[in-house]
Amino acid sequence: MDLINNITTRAELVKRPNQIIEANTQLPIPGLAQKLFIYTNTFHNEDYSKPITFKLSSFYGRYVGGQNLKDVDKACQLLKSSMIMFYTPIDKDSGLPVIIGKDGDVGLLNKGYRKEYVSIFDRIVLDKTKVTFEYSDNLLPYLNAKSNYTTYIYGNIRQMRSKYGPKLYDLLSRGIGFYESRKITVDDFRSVFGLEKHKTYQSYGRLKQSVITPSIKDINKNADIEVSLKEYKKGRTIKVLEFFFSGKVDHQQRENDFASSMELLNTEFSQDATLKNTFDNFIHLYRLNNNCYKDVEAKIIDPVMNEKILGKWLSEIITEHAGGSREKFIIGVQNNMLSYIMNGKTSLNIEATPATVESSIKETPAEGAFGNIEIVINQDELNQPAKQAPTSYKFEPVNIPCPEYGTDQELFKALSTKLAKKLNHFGTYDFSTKKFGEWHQVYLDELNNQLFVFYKDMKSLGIGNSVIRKAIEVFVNDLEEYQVMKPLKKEIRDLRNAVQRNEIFPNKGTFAKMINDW
DNA sequence: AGCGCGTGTCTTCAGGAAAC
DNA sequence: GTTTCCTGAAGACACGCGCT
Repeated sequence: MDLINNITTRAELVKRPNQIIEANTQLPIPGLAQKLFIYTNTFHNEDYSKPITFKLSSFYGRYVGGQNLKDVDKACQLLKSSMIMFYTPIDKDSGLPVIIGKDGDVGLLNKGYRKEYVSIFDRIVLDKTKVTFEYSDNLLPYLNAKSNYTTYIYGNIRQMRSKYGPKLYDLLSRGIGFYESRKITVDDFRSVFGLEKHKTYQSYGRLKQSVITPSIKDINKNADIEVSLKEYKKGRTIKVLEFFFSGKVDHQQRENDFASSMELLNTEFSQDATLKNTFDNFIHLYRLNNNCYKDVEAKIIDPVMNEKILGKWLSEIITEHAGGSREKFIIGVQNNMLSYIMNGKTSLNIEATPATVESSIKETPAEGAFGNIEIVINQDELNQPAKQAPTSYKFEPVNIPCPEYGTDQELFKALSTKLAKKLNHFGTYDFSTKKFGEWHQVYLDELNNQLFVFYKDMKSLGIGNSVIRKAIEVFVNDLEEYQVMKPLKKEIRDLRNAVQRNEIFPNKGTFAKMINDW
């Protein structure tokens, strides 16, 4: 556990004054702008009277692209012109403002109170990928409140995509850990969200459809709480909302999660080498410091990605063309073999034993037929001296009928170009012959030049060239249609970022879900 | 490695109309 | 007053590419 604690990153703890959270917003501050506003409140250790500067990559928690800069530009313009309004009750005797919310639920819209319109930021400077926020002087007294504030971890809202999700989390977070629910009138809700003047949202149905429901969905998906809604009617009109939420995972819970993770690793997953190793790698994330991290990531991404793609690809072949059932196959790269493959001590051969000749060559599956694919690691080769990765390959053109593409050469040129382009997701991709039209063997020489997967002699699959053609189609289609890479990369990156920020800890459920999703 | 600009894709928002 | 359906617009994100 000491090593886990060695993961040192800035704790992105949001500290928000309740007065600001619950203030009337004149216009909605949507998604990204809201997140930027909230993110500035993670710098509470600094003096808010001074400019707050941060890199957008730290805000996003990832690489920042051009479109992001445009988005931020828009959001900054909007934030600069945003203002919030405080309804401030005045103490009769002292003439000083009374803090709203100090002693419970003071209505936000009580009439007769002093109204104070305050712009949020004096100046916002967007300098390439750095952004600087300067708070309005009049907001400083509210920001520097010594009490009556709410804290939560920024990571809870970072991944939210809905327009009002971050705002709802912001609003509800105040009660988390203290209450089971939070009540708010529909009018107050509109006020806090800046939707009072919004014509459409005068209708509660609309408000619910476009604001409340998506926000709850967003929170349940991305944050550490589960939110549900109860509505209270007066007559036929819904007047009050009650948001129920479950509490945050506490430190003890995290400890327990770790224990249960280890238990899972040693029991259930121990029956499945691939899952066990995948899981094991994740556990390592919690143990290694940042310097070691890249290596771990590489080890995770490579086999998982390969397994994902190869597994899906091959299972498609069998399912669609040999009528196979998935249970019959052994598909995937065994992690414990990875180092041998990476060091060139062995190659990975994929071989197949068709159950029947008929099933193996037909376009449509034969009734009751199945294929049997095994990934075979040649044990003898493990004991041989490491091989040098070959620098050239001999390709034998094959004649594959594919009328829709005209000739085989064109088919493979088209597909392989796509394939090569898509495979750039992995890293450098190089067909040694530079001739795309000569695919007899499909050779992928990539993955940081460390791992190569050798589809040796596709004919040994015994399922015909039409299957090869189909397989490549499926492969390309898979990459394009389902974008296998994106979610995988994203999940792993998200996890990594979260871990680095010490925000989450994997538990049994998380892993079961992730692995199941894969 | 970081920056700036661009593209493609998916999801959500928001408005109208009509039914309940 | 509320809900449902439909649709175009907009938001948000991931990633490519060329440049420094």
